[in-house]
Amino acid sequence: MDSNFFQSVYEIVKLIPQGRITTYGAIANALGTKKSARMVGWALNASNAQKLNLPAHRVVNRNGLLSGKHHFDTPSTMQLLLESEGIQIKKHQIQDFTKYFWDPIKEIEIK
DNA sequence: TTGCTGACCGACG
DNA sequence: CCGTCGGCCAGCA
Repeated sequence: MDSNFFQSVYEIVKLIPQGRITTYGAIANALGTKKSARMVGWALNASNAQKLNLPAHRVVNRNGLLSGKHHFDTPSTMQLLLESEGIQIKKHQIQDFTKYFWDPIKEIEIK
């Protein structure tokens, strides 16, 4: 709420286009605090609890691995959502990760 | 108030 | 190549 950090994370995640993905580190970097990538995940966890309409499934770690899948309603939810958007997933890992990668720092400018 | 943990990342040995 | 550690910020006992 009062934490701009969380709100900034939410705004960026909302802006992730369908069929694209980004990483925790990229979001943190866009916020200017790339070392706080952990907080990005923490923010998403909080957002999940708050039932906000955030495409958290489009956020993965820098390996393209669905590290956050276990935090969804079901571990398979994340993969199914991504696959429904045209993203290929193999062993909980995004294929052509760099091709689908959407860098917020290139699309957004945080004041 | 202090301390530990966490959907991460990068550096170091 | 692999394990370990530090850093960042917020929430909770």
